[in-house]
Amino acid sequence: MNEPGARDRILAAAEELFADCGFDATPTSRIAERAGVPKGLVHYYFKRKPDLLTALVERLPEDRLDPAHVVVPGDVAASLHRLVDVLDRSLDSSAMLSHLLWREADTHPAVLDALRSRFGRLVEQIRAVVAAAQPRCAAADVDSAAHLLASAVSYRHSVARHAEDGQDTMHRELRFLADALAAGAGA
Amino acid sequence: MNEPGARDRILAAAEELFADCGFDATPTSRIAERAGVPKGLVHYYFKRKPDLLTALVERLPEDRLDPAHVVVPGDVAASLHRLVDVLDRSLDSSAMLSHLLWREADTHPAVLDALRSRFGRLVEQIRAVVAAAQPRCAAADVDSAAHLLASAVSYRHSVARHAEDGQDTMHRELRFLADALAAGAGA
Amino acid sequence: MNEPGARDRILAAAEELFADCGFDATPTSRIAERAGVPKGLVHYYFKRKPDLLTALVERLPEDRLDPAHVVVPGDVAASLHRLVDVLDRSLDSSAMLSHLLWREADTHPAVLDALRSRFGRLVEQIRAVVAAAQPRCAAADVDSAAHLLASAVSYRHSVARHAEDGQDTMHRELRFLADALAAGAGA
Amino acid sequence: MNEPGARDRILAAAEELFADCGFDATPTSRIAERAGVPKGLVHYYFKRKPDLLTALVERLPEDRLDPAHVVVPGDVAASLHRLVDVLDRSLDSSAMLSHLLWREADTHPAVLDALRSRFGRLVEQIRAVVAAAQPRCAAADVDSAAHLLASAVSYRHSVARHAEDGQDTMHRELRFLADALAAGAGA
DNA sequence: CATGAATGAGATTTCATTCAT
DNA sequence: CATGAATGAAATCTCATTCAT
Repeated sequence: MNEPGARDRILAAAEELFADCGFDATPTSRIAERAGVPKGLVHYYFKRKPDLLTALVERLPEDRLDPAHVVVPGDVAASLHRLVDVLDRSLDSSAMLSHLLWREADTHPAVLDALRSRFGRLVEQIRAVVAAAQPRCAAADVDSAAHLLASAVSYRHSVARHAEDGQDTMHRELRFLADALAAGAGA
Repeated sequence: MNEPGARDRILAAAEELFADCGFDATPTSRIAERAGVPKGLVHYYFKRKPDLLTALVERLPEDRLDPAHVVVPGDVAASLHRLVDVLDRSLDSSAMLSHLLWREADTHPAVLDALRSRFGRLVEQIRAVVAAAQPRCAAADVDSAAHLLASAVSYRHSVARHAEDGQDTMHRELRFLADALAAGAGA
Repeated sequence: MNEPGARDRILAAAEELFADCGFDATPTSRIAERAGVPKGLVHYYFKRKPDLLTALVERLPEDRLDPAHVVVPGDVAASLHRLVDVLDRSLDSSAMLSHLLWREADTHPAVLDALRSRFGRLVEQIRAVVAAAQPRCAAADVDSAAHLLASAVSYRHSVARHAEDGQDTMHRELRFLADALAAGAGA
Repeated sequence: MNEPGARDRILAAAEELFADCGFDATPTSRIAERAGVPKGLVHYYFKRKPDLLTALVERLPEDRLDPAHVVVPGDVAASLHRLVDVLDRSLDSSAMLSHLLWREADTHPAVLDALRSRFGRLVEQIRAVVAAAQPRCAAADVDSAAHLLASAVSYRHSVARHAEDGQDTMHRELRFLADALAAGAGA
């Protein structure tokens, strides 16, 4: 009784096919076929093919949450921990979609724009949580913290395009490995 | 006098256009146009369009190096440091190419295979350096160290598809940020 | 008012052009042109060019007939005569089509298969007529008679590929000619 | 030491491929490949692709024979029998080639012309044998006999295009089959 | 609202042929 | 003589999009 409507079936089909074959290599006719709807209906709901992509952006979990649910007044660390836990839980449900959108963002400005504005909303949200947990924080600090955390979340949400942070991680690993090997060899 | 041959001009044009527009959205005719060659010549050198992609894989810097140049006998850490420095230097020259290949690997198995076999060769190379620097290391340790390091290099080379290691990094960052904010707020 | 639909006009055009120039030497664009339809419509109805050939096979007169119309109970010879007369009449209407299909069967397995299954249906039909005319015939005799007659009909329908039976005919002709010449010369 | 020259290898390769795939569907590059010669050499020996077809016509056994070998003076029948035996022996060696040429004759006037002129020479040859065996024959009789026999030979040589003569054969078979079935049923 | 036939621009690919070496 | 890179015309096929019903 709760079977999804044609529009939703089309979007679900598009998501699968775009993930597998890429946007450009997926004909709208194949989307219609997989969704089990006539070809004309795809263009009835989505006048141009790229509209499917922008509609998919809106399918991303909004990561909207009531700050009151996570804020621990006076404890920023605990508040952020709880925030990240909530955000993380919504990640897994949209891993494929996030990955495909991010891949297409390179070549589809509309997707890039959408992802960017999503990012902006995420920053705002974090800022709100921090402000609620610790109202006396300096605005500039809150800003950069919110931005950093939004980056980290988005990074894991869709895989970072540029991995500038890998440097330290790598040298730490490097030292660790060398030590471990030296220890093993010395034994 | 040393102007590149037609085949190279075609590959260079393909690299630029694939990076900008994506593989599927780039007509071979546009590649020919930008390379300044007739359309037929593209297919003379590359029977099928995806062959351009696999040819591009071979254009990645081979990261081949003479182990003797980096090995510091008895000092694995220093050897690896020097190895990574050398590998890093070749990264920058192919950042765009690496990124585009990795993006297309999702939908082009041939590219994925090529990148995978490249990875295998990289592991071998690292193993050789470690073995030369410290011959008494346990084989299993050398194996895992080589694999870890190859992963890290490839990750930065083309952006990891799955960032399983991000978890710890993130919680460390999180704590740091909370502390920093608390300290700032307390001042 | 009864003007044929686009699909039929395409097939008619293909039949004419294939007969004149051969399958491979006929561009689909010329078929569209002669049929008075846009190029894309040919591929809308016939995904691949060889599909035109298999569709053409189905245009052959089916040689289906109601056994009751030709069977003379108790008289196999008369029944078969009437059957052959009926089959012959449908031959002339498709002489060109039959010839072209048989020519292309050499290089298009799909056509060969289709012609073969048509042949099988023809055998069944003859068997049915014989059985109705003379129910007491031995099954094996009916089988071979049906096969022989189907061969002869198909042979004239589309020209036999191998003329194994020509041997006797020829020696008979040869003797006849020699006799005729000898008689003429002796006069 | 007797290995065939490049030109012959090209023709042999063309014969095989034309027989399998048809003239139009066989690229010259594939002919070169199968012949084991560089692509340019095919066009070096055969400026245009259809020249391969006309060269193949000349590869047909010429059916030239010294009338003295078959003529039995005064016995036309015996003379023709011996002539046909000789001609038959050359058939088997070129069955594939004959078949493919005849198939392509429909669409390649040059082949049709070549086959026609071959036919003319065959008629002349037969006429010469008849005339030598029985010089007093009426010219008109000799003409028609020669033409009939040349037809029969060519028919078997390459399969007749239209089988107008099948009618009688068929009704004879028909009567025979009906009789046979009636006899079998009556037993 | 929904449909699928129709359209035509344009993509990939093939290939005979030329020609400089 | 022989070669294979180069050429470009043309073929097959794809597909987003439109539109009459």
